[in-house]
Amino acid sequence: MSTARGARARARIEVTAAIKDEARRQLAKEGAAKLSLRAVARELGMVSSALYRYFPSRDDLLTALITDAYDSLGATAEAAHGKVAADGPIRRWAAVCEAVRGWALAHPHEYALIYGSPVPGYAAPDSTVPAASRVGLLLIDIVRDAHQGRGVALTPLPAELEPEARRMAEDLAPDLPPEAVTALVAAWAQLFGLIGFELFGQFHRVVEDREAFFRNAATRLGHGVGLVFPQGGGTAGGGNRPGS
Amino acid sequence: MSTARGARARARIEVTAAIKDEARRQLAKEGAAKLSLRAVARELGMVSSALYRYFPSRDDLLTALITDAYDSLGATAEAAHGKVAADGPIRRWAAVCEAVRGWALAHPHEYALIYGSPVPGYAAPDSTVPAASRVGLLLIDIVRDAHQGRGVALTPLPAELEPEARRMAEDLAPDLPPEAVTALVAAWAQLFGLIGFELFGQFHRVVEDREAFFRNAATRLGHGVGLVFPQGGGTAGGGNRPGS
DNA sequence: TCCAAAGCAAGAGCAGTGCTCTCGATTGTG
DNA sequence: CACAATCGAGAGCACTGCTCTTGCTTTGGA
Repeated sequence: MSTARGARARARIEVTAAIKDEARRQLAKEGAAKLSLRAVARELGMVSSALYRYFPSRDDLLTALITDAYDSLGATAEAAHGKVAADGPIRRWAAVCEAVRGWALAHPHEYALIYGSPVPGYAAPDSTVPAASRVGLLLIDIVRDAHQGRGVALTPLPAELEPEARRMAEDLAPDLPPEAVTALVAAWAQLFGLIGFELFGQFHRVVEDREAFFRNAATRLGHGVGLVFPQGGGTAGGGNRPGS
Repeated sequence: MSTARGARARARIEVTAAIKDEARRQLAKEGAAKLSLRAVARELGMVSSALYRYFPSRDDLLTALITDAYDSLGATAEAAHGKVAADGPIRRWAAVCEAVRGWALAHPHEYALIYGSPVPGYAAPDSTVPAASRVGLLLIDIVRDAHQGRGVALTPLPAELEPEARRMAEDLAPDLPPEAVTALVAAWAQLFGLIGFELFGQFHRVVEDREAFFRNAATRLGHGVGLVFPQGGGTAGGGNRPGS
């Protein structure tokens, strides 16, 4: 059903893709604030008004780019995870974190679009939720696998947070202990804090070797959600060989 | 020397302040993207070109607002810290974190201006550095005080990070152990990750009781940099009474 | 096969933007 | 007092998002 029946429908999805491509190109070059519908149309050899047949407004174009960016990031993270799926949880956790950072460094403006300040009056429609959740779900899976084997000791929750923690666990991962879910959500936000600070220049003249710094911070983040050290497996863990 | 000698100079700083005030008002209402020089001028009863006598460009106006925002945040954090200066390190740490979050919630658009995606081709001039550093310096002070008394055990650094950690410690706090400084910088970034996620809607349908969630996450962040529990002081800690 | 309906690109036009330049008027200083 | 610096006002340029109307082309049903 998704195969276009007529030539017209086919042309429509092609033009739509071309518009998004050109918009993405301008986005990467100048940033979201300077993304101009007219410039996109000009570059595509059409007139600005024609573009409104495909996107009812500039914000709708941005929404499409946002969804695509979430999906691109999610796919990158999932692919990176797939390559180390046989390793231990911290290794997988670190791999996902580094993949997210790598994608952010490679697509700074798209990253800013989805994790930076939201556009003026714009509220992301619910249609972006599935794409936006992919990285989070991946992290949940990793933590779930780690807790599957044996229970991991986490610092207990304060009483004031217990109901909320129970609720979050119910929503996100009913098979995980509430303190693990709470720590996970926090680590998830903190991960993007690290990346955002690096990307948005807050580490200027503060952190130089950002690669090493991030690797360490991300690993510590993993420890914070209960993932254990590679060599801590007891059985002379397979996976302790130095990576390239 | 800062007192204006002539009436003209006095008028100048007054008009400059009025422009920033009105700009801040529009910023709070519509966000940075919709901040219009013309609208500011209109509201002030002058013509747009007159405004260029005070700010050479829109970006310069934004820069002024950015510096002011950093200072406002820094002052808020310092004031909050001053009120609990006699308490233990984690309490002071948590107080600063919550003050930062409170300021962010009260001034979301200004927060987005300084910690959100940077504007297009804009690079913050070095003049913003001192104002931008205030919160970070405050956190360093707290950690320094905590480590002053007794050394606190932190997880050792991996070899690859050791030179960078040493360098950072040299730059930021030569009297602190490198692993503490590294953890502190990470926690600093992670703190703003928590706040940014809450503010920019990433916690939508995920975290409900954000107050409690943040308090717990911020406290755990403090533990991560070596700050100990209030009741862990041994001497039946003064400061364990439930705060209002 | 024919024809109305729908989809489409183009152009003109509106209201708004940042910014520049010029022109008088005001103001402070030698 | 006179000169120079400063300031506000206005016109104007190039640009933006967006709307509306005008024709042309494709499509799908009778």
